[in-house]
Amino acid sequence: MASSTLAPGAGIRDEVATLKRERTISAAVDLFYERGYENTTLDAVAERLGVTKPFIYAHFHSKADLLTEICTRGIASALDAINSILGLEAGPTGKLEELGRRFTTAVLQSQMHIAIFAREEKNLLPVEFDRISTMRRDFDRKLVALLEDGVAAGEFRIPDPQMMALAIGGMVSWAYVWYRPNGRLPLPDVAGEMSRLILTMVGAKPVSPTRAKRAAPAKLKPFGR
Amino acid sequence: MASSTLAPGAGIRDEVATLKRERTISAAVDLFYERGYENTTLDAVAERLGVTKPFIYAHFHSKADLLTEICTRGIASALDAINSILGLEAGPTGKLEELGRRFTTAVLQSQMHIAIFAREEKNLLPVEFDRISTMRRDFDRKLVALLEDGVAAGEFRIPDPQMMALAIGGMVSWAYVWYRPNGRLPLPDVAGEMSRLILTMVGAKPVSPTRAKRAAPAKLKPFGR
DNA sequence: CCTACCGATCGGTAGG
DNA sequence: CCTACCGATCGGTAGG
Repeated sequence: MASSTLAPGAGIRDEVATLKRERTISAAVDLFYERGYENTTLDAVAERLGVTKPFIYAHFHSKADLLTEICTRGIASALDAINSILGLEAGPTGKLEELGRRFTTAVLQSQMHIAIFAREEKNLLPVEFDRISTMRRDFDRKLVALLEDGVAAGEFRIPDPQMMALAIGGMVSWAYVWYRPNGRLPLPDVAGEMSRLILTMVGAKPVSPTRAKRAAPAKLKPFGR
Repeated sequence: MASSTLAPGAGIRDEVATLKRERTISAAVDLFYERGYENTTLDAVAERLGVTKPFIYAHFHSKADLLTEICTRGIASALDAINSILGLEAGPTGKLEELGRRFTTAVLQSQMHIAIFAREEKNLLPVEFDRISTMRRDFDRKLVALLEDGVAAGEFRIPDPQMMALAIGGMVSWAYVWYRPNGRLPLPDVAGEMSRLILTMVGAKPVSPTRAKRAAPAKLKPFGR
């Protein structure tokens, strides 16, 4: 029952273990992102932490285990985004608008994790790859459902919701390729523009609550964090 | 002057050399795509060809050289698509519609090459990576120019053409992730739908030649090949 | 273009 | 959790 993640009332021992795991993952993310998984030795990860390789093996079963953790966090952030909007007090248009913003934000905030997953999936154990693929499909299924809701409510015009979900998902996911944290476009601008584009793609009227069952507020709460 | 690609009047010697190169690349594409670059040994590539490793070294300098050739062909196919529409007898809307179709077709026909490039760029030599990145930027620049033409002609409504180009490029490029050659959606349908979506995104009227300088035909010639 | 081999790299672990 | 090491893998090539 002694978990390795932040548990309420966890002793110092657990907090230290968690800290060590987090620092290790963080160093691995930087190096895997920069050089690629196969071109990064565990000795290099350890060196960046100022320790030696057995330190890592005290907290992870294998190199692939580290990769699994990184990739899982990447898609989990996107999945959290869609789960978080499902319960909003808004119609399909309001939900989709907010999803566009949160999904894009998740991708950009987890840019390195997403990139590593996209590039290194062949280095995951088959079991883990399958588990993560299921999460991805879960995301797609929920997005398709939201699009179909919007069609049923008369708010969206979409010939093929399945394909629309893939188009939207791709447009946003691909941002991990070109986004630069200190580039020309600030993260919130990208997120806002993606949101706007998505509404255009599905044929929704951006602002006015058309004929939503509950009136969708023009601005939802400003993305607290 | 004796090139290793198909030259007119090339002797049997050159044709054989070309054939061997092509077969080698093809085997490498299959294996790199399926297992990943680092998880594929040159012995495995040779085995698939029914030869041994030195056969490969007679035609390529190194394993990375093979990868370079594959990645180059991947983006070259996308670059060809945009170059091929620039000279069309059509206004911005007609050109963009046809680009959507040809670009998507190129991505899907070169699906494995594109996937390998996206995943394995860290395994390219820096020089080659830079050269290929330049090709990619060339594509983006030309797409931005086309979008700006459309804005200037009053056919498109685009707040930020640069970002629009990235959004369009991402939506289409990402298709390498989900497209399956014998899946539910036939390639021409995907290409047509992407084309339609792109026109919607830029705010163009899909069919009628609005106020294009030259009237854009509703259907351009059906994609001869 | 094959046989045979080298040489370096690196994930993982024994022992303490 | 460090020191020290093993064992396997594999790109590349010498020699013919």
